[in-house]
Amino acid sequence: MNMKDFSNIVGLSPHTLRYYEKIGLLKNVHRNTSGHRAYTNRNIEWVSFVNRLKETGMPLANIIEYATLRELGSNTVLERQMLLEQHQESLKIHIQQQQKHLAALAHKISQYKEGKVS
Amino acid sequence: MNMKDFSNIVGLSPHTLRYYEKIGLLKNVHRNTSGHRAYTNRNIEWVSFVNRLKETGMPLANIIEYATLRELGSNTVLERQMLLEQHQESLKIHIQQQQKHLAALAHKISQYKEGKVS
DNA sequence: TTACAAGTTAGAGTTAACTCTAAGTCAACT
DNA sequence: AGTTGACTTAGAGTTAACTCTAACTTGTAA
Repeated sequence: MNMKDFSNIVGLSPHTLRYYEKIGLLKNVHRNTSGHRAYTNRNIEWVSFVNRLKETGMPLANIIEYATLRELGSNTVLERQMLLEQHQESLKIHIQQQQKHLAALAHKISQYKEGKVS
Repeated sequence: MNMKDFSNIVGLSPHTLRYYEKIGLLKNVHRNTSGHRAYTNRNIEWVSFVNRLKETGMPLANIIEYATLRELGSNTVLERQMLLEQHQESLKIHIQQQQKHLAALAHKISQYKEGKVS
């Protein structure tokens, strides 16, 4: 699959995709005979997972760490699992925080509705 | 209240607090006779609210917009309420998204636990 | 009164994550 | 065969939100 199609599927610009490759977030991208990138389904899966981690607030540096472990093979499985479990924990905490913020915001809005704010 | 105490209470560095003033996020900060800032309880309340908006992902530019409306007085009350209601909506959507991500992450972790990942 | 901690300003530097530019090569269609 | 659009690289520029520096003034405790 060429750059344009891949870009559309994963929702990242060609610029961003080349940048991700440069910083080591996207490895082993194949090339066709003319030197253009040829993406595979595995690339789609990986970038989709990267997008998920990104959207849950994981910095690219940490995602690169996970990517690097993944590349090192099956004896990093436990380390990767632990990394994800830690992230799961902080995501749970984040959601709880956001729910608190939502409640406080709802309270503030109710004060506006009752005309208690000037 | 002087800079140091205020900084400790609101959890922002003196640098950041001066920066917030410069960009119009923190207005009407009083000065004592020697030109040092003298913060009030109202400043604490405001910065606490700013922190909440920040933590729910509102960009400083939008918070400044709200701050500016607030300064314009009571005929901007409705506009402020609408601004907060919009933010409330996007916060709800954000939380839902995060919960989806959490479920997907839990699924991935369970695959690790079942030894289905190499 | 002498340290030294804390305050002040304008403006420069940093970090993360892109985003774009220039200058060129390659592919697909008419 | 020519045009148009997509691809390549290295490297520069951008944006948000700080964070720090330099040079100086003020406040406080011994």
